[in-house]
Amino acid sequence: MEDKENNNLKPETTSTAALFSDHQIPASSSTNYSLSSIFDIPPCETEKGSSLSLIETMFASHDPITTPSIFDLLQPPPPPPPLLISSQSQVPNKEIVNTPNNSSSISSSSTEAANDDQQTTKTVDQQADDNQDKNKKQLKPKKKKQKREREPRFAFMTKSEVDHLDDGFRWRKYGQKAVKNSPFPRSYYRCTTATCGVKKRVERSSEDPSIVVTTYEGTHTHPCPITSRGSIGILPETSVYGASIGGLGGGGDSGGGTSSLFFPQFHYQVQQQQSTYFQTPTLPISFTSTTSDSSLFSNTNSSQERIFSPSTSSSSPLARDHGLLQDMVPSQMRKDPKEE
DNA sequence: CGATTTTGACCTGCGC
DNA sequence: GCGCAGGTCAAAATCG
Repeated sequence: MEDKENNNLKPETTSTAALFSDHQIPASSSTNYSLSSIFDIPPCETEKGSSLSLIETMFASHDPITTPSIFDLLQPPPPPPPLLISSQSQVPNKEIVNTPNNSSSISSSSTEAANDDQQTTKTVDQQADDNQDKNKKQLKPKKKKQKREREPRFAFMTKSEVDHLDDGFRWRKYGQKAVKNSPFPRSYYRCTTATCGVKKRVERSSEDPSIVVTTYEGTHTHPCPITSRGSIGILPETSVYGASIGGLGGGGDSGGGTSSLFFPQFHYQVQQQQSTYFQTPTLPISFTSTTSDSSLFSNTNSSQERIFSPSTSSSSPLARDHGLLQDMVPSQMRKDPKEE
């Protein structure tokens, strides 16, 4: 039938752009960030010799009010601590993930606790889900009315020929749905680890079939398994700001060795010319577009969405083939080790 | 034979 | 209230 996913895990070219995240970047903190710390990305040492191909990264805040973009990080931090996310911004889009609207428990104020609970005890949400599961398995009585609370999500775009990128974790597909206005279906995956409820959605952009939009939801509660393909796992917590990054922050001071936040680590070779990826206006990925058929992109109604385009800020970081996110970030954003 | 994928049905939330 | 679309379930099929 659909020959779409026959090319699993054998990417030829891959470049990645972070679309958005639930992470509430602590803009009030130091402006010295590295992307790896912002997103808990371990300073990936990829398979020796080959550089990581997380080359193209872009951050588009979907709620500029609450979630500072990379650009914000480059600016002097605003006076008040933005960690509190109470923006009631009128975003009607339910896909808006970094808008912890009233119903969401993702608000930074509860993040740490939530993540703690996630690793130690079940959150209310999880318990509710359990109940729901049981209910469904039995007679499918009406689900609890309890509003389902979303896990923090993080999405990014990857220019790849494969849909399901190997990020080091093992995933099990549990569903596939046709996406409205898109010829490509959306696939739903769950982490196969029993205690881990992380999900991810994978879909191709209808605008540019070569672009895969991956949305992660939740946080892994276990170290990354090394896959058979030799992918490196998510290393244990290395973040500096991990505890304070809203949403996924994980763990707060729970310390622990578990990665409170995951970020896919791609280990594919990237096109040499990827830097044009964000520069070429003809590319249909219109992050700034206010209209899009993709819900992932539709959260731009504010039109204030800002884009982090490494290629425009400096040609050198991207030009280098380091492949590490850190290399893409202006040095001023990097965490000063001395500040540890 | 266990793990994974496929796929239709079902559930839920939201807009009209 | 209804319909639509997204998300999930779970049985069957497929794979290794």
